[in-house]
Amino acid sequence: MRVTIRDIAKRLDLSTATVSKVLSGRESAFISEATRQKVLETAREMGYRPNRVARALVTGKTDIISLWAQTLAPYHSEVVNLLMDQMRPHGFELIITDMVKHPDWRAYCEKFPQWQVDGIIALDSPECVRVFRQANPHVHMPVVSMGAYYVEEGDFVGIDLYSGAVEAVQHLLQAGVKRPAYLVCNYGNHVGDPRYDGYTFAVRQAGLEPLYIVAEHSSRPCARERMHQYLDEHPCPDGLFCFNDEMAIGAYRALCERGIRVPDDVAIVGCDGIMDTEYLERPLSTVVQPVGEMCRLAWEFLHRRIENPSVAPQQVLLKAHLVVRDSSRRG
Amino acid sequence: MRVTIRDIAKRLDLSTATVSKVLSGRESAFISEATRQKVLETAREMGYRPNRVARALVTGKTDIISLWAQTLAPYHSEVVNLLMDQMRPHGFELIITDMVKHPDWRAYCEKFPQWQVDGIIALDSPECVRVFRQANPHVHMPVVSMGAYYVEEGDFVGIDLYSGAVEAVQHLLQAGVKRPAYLVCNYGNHVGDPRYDGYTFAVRQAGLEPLYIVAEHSSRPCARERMHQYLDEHPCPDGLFCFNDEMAIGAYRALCERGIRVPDDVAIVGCDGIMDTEYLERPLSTVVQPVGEMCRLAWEFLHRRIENPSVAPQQVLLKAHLVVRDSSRRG
DNA sequence: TATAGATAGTTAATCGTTTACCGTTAACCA
DNA sequence: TGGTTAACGGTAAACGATTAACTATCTATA
Repeated sequence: MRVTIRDIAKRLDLSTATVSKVLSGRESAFISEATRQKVLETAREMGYRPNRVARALVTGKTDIISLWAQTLAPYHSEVVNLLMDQMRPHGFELIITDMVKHPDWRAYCEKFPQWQVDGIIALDSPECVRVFRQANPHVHMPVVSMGAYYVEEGDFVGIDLYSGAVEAVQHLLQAGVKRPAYLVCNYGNHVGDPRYDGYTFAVRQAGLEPLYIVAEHSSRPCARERMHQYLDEHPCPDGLFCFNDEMAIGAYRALCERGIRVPDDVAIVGCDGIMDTEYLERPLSTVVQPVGEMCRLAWEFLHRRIENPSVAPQQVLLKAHLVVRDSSRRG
Repeated sequence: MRVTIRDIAKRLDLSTATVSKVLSGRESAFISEATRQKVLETAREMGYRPNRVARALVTGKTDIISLWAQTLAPYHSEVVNLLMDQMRPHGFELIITDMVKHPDWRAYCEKFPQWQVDGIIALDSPECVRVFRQANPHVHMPVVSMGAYYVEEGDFVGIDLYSGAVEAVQHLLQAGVKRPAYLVCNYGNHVGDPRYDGYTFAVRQAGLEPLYIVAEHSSRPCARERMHQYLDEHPCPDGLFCFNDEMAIGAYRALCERGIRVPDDVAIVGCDGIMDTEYLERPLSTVVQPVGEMCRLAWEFLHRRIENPSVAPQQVLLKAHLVVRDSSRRG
């Protein structure tokens, strides 16, 4: 059976309070060095493992952070890794919740407070946060939103993909592209997608008509398939700006399969700056998100709010910058 | 403040027991339909959210599974996604613990029982499991090991990469490679790495000397850098079998950068079968692990042991098969 | 000598559930 | 009418920690 502080207390003829004070390592308590050592030793001998569930029940802290994301794509993995690096030194664990995978994510968000996590990091999940907040007006769980969608309330670390998108389109035009298309997925009708707005603005500004190619999901296979399908029915656009790198890579593959040359026939620019883009035979131009800085700030905000729930919410918007590589470099 | 069953009970002038019986949805209890409805309604009205921590303390179940992994590479993301798909319908959450990221993973494994998870899935982490078991002989936490390293004790879903490696080397030789090298990382001196053994065997069988190129980590940047460094000092091998696809892609990139042609100058075969391999301009040959089947079985084993801790441990070894693509196809 | 303060340790309530066990009621039957 | 039983609901003890408040002892100081 599990060894508890009571067992240790009994063995040493002490009270559980004393044992707890030693084991939870609070310096303030008055415990003699002799008892301290005895308790520590006995705990080790008996193979005592604190029960974090019991502790959490009384302290109200679980040392667990929940990450809300939309399918664990490579971009998300990088975020996960970076966040973990930040949190670990502070003793927090990360529990990943993939909202897309939930058959009923709305209900899940509404009932989320049942998991007593110490905080939530919502990556590109503004809708989830909204549902969560609305259903739990009296719950004060620290939440920081991060990602490319603008969030009005609470702590927020955003990426300004709007100007990144504009930059990307202008770059394509300068490279001689006559009509850049936007390859996008159909989440939420593009509402709140700054890339969409940026693309549309930049294209219109150049006196051109926008051309949207819409795929079901933002995944590689989906983009690849959609691209094939599109090219079966339409002439090939000479430039492609993509919702994310996943889709860019999917499209790139489809073009390869059709013998269409990149960048000569089609110049491609992606979004996110995932590591994969650098490792293609023809590295992919992309609007790089400052993920490191973003994760650093997200954790900083969350950690601060955990320590002091009443601090004023903070919002930052980080710049994303176009990195030009071979996939859109001509001449 | 948080709404508890006590609040509901007080409001309805019932006992907490009754409320609990309704809310925890056990059918066996005798509760009239009228009270049931009243409780349900009041709970909804008051915005009641069960406290899983409190529940876990008494039931001993948290509905949380811990995944132990080594840095969240693309291969791991796929595993994570697949496992989640399995577990979600059963109401389990996944908490990912990246052992490599822990400054002191040994201590962490030893103290792991403090997290009252319902089970552990250890992906390519045989050493962690060993440390965990040894430090906690009396703890009966369900563990299933999965991955390419053979584990003798407990439930285990393995991949036979040995024969996969042999197959890969033989394929390279048939494609006309004179001296295939093995690009590997230096975890644990290759002990227990079936690819290493398979490679070595196959090369020796062909009357050749093995050639190992050892990088620090199994990551892309690391493999790329190591490859450059190697080629600065040595002639280029004409074939490359790699520890995993990450390293293969890293090496591939290094070769591209040096103007060395794949597969004409060097034929490459990777390991794992991650999605990225399909999306290169020249898709990568790779020894594909049956990840789907592996995850399905891992969850099946774990779930069974959670329900019935005394079932006999089960061990399976799945075959991995070489998929030949452009990176090693000649002529 | 009286008093205050520092030190060491104890008592018991508490966190929010679950659940084994018990009591009451009412229907049913012989 | 007395007894059996099923249905419904309550009591209270867990689960394993933390912690406020308290007691007891010792030391130092006036």
